[in-house]
Amino acid sequence: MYTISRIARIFRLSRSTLLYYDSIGLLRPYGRSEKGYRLYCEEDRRRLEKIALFRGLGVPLEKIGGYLARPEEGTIPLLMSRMIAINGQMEALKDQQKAILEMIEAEGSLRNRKPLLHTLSALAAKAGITEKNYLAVHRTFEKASSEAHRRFLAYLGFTDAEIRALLRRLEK
Amino acid sequence: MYTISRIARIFRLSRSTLLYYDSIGLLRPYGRSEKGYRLYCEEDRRRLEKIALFRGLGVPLEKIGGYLARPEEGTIPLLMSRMIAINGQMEALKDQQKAILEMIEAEGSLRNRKPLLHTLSALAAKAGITEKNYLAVHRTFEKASSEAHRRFLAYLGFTDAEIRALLRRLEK
DNA sequence: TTGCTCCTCACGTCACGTGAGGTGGC
DNA sequence: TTGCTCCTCACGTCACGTGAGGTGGC
Repeated sequence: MYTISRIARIFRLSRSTLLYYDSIGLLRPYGRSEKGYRLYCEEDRRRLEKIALFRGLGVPLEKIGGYLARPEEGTIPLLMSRMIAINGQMEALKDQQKAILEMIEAEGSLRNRKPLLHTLSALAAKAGITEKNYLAVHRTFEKASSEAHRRFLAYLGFTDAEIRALLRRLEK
Repeated sequence: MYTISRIARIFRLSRSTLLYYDSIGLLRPYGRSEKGYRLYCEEDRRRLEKIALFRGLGVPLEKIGGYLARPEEGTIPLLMSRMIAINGQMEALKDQQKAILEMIEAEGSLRNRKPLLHTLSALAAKAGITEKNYLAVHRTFEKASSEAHRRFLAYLGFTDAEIRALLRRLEK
């Protein structure tokens, strides 16, 4: 038997997540203690394992509930419909990425180059951006349009030498 | 001067979207008619144009509001932070895609091949999936793992000839 | 009169997060 | 007694969508 926080910790979920699953009937604990504490059994644990797995893949809770109610249908419909949804989202994100790159390019050619170096670092600090994410953005930019990327870096005030150094780091 | 539905139609937004923007103070109409109808002026229209543009790129309304309040900061911070966010989302989606493909593969090797042809078409019908999306999924699958894709198609009950025909269609 | 537009609540969505106020267990 | 865990409301998040119930304009 597990208390709510114990079983939550096993799957790295929050207590409120479990409370929510109980409230919508997705995972009702096996029973309650004398004082009303939720008690989860081994079967609950196995059920939660499946829930956490599909949740991690981005499957909506309602579909997970449907599958758990009729497991004989198998996981393929779940997985395929999630694949289709992911595809749509990726397409939308790619379109946005492209439009953003075009706007950055247009911006770069409109204004004269100003020392905007602080923009990126200020932004990074504000958003708590790690070195890793920062490089990932440059990598994306480079992949989408190497030329636009170089222009953008120059626009931010990087010197040619600095740009070459950054690009070398990206290759690793 | 535009009434709410007229200006909404110009930017292909819904009336409730405009009501919401008013309620949060992002776009307050210039004035009201005697009977209380919202009236939007040309300046409102230009403001909404910017809002709709950044919204289309996925920028949160709060950040859009911040930019409109201090346009001298320029659009670069907005665009860059959105780029970073997109990057993170794409990574997460790719991870999910990979995990799903692995699960589909595992599923395929576990069970004996059953005539599951109806799964895809039933799924497509349920989700209102168009022919285009359907092909996009196969394209993604093919790109990620051509071999897994072929196994999966065989698993669904496609014959070798049918698989070859589908793959030819994907190349177009 | 009809059909369309407008108004203001107020609640629903999705998957939780975050207190508030109070109790139980070791 | 202290620190941790548990409980039940109830409200907040994000960007709207969807009625309900009523009025105005052509």
